[in-house]
Amino acid sequence: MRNSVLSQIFEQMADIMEIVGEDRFRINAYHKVARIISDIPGDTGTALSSGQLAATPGIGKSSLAKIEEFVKTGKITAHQQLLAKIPATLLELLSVPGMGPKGVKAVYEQLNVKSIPELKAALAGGRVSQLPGFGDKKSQAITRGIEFLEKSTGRIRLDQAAQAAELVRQLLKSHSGVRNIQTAGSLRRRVETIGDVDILVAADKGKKVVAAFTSAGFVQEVLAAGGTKGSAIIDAAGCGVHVDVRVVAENSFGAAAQYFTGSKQHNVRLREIAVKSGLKLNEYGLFKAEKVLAGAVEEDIYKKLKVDYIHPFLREDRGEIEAAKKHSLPELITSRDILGDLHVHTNASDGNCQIMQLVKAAQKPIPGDLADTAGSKWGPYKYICITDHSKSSAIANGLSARQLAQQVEQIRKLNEQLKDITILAGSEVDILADGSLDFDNKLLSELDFVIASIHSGLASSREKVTMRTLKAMDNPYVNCIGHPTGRLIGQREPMDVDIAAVIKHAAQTHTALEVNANPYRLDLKDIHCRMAAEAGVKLVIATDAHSVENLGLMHYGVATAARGWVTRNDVLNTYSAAKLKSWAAAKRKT
DNA sequence: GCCGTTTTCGGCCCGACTGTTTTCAGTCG
Repeated sequence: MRNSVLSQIFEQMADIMEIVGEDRFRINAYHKVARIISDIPGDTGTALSSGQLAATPGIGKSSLAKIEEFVKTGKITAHQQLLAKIPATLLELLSVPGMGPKGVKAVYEQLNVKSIPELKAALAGGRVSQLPGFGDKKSQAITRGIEFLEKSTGRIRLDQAAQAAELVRQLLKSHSGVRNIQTAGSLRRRVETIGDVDILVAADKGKKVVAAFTSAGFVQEVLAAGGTKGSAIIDAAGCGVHVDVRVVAENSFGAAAQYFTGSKQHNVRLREIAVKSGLKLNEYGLFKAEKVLAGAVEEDIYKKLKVDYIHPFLREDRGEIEAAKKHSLPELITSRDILGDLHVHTNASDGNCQIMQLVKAAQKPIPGDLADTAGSKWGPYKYICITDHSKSSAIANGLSARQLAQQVEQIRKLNEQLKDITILAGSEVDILADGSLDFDNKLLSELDFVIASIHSGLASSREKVTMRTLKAMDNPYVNCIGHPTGRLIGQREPMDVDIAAVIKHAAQTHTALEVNANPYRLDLKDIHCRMAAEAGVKLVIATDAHSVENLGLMHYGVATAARGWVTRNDVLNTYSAAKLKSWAAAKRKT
């Protein structure tokens, strides 16, 4: 069962209740349940029967009964009843910027508008601006909202957001009066996809900073330009990116950073703590009556609320506030803990450079693409593992057994001349349709580290893709499963693989799971990383690099793992080369 | 709908901006 389906049902119930005009707190409760379900890494049915769901704050009797009904019958009666109240297409109107539940209700009840095409017609005919509460400007804003929706590609990848952020950051950095710049929002939290990019600026003259931003050459369209906030669509990373620049005074910078980093739910929880202590928290500071307790420094907000400082990657209301109260937050993995890249391709298969070009790059500090973060450079590495494709990946120019044997020989020779870094011989071997591998065990036994990946038949049944993955792990020479779900963000859905079963089997077979750091993949994703680490499964964070530049993608994988509460000890490529080799050898002995 | 070392009923986070308004509702983050 897909948790996303159930989560969307609760989301839809909340949306319909908003349009119908139910109590907003009740609606909030439904939204919360939807979010909790989408955060469950494993099977909801399992979480239900184990009692884990019932113990989760935010899920009460009523929601529990609905979830139970869904697990048993595949549907929820209350959901069906709500759906019967409005035309199904009405919900799409909520996705139009500028249209909220009240607006949707108004155009539906008074103009019989039920869909986006009908809304467009009503706008063009001037009927919307005649409605009470609407006007010319409001209907123009909705028209622009529809245009934006039609040309927007939705959420963008982390690397695209990072590019846009750096563009704006470089521009504002040189502006006089700017004292500090900080990326905020979902980009700072390293959520796997980004809706809009938030840049926070400390400066006195907000209007000038906003003007500098909205008049920049890369701006395609200005959405808002006030004294504290500028909003624009900018041309970056080959697409239009929505960027918000917010300007605050220096003495509020920390509070604003906290506030605009979110997540929304994390902030709600934090403000609840403030209220219970008789304090008030907003984007300007933490206050006791009129007195400022904290504001300039983000860490002080947490300190004064008597919770440990919470890293932005953890701010999702997934238990981090409880852990911060108990001083039991994990010490998160950072890029500087990474001692080598275990998944790289050369021009022997589908990479674009030679082994030694990658090695030389790995011997220097490796630059990431987000300058405002600690660890924007890391390395040099102690080892790098060459893992070209195997023969079945014909499109990727996979190596034959003979070619791989030659490459191993070449690597051994190269190592004789190298100091400070070791080249490991590896392979990204294909997992075939029946779960067997593309190379025989004799050849695999020559390698230092073996990644096994599925590259074909990704759309086949849950049973099939799960069986293939589990069987590959049974091979004593397979050390790691590459990109375990096979998803490509924005392009391809993940395989319907039973992640809980994969994690369980990985623990049993002494096999690691990859956290593929490529921003198209981020596979495993954050909540699966957490589930794996909790099960004692080792992770390999690796770039799957096909070029020297790709080595710089490592930090996206590290952030994804850290979002899953992963620590240094959970990650194999924080080990020394010797320790790593003996870890791999241990499986072969059993 | 959820929740409780001040509550099993009565609360439930905060502010900016915009537009349509003569004091506020809707939307957004």
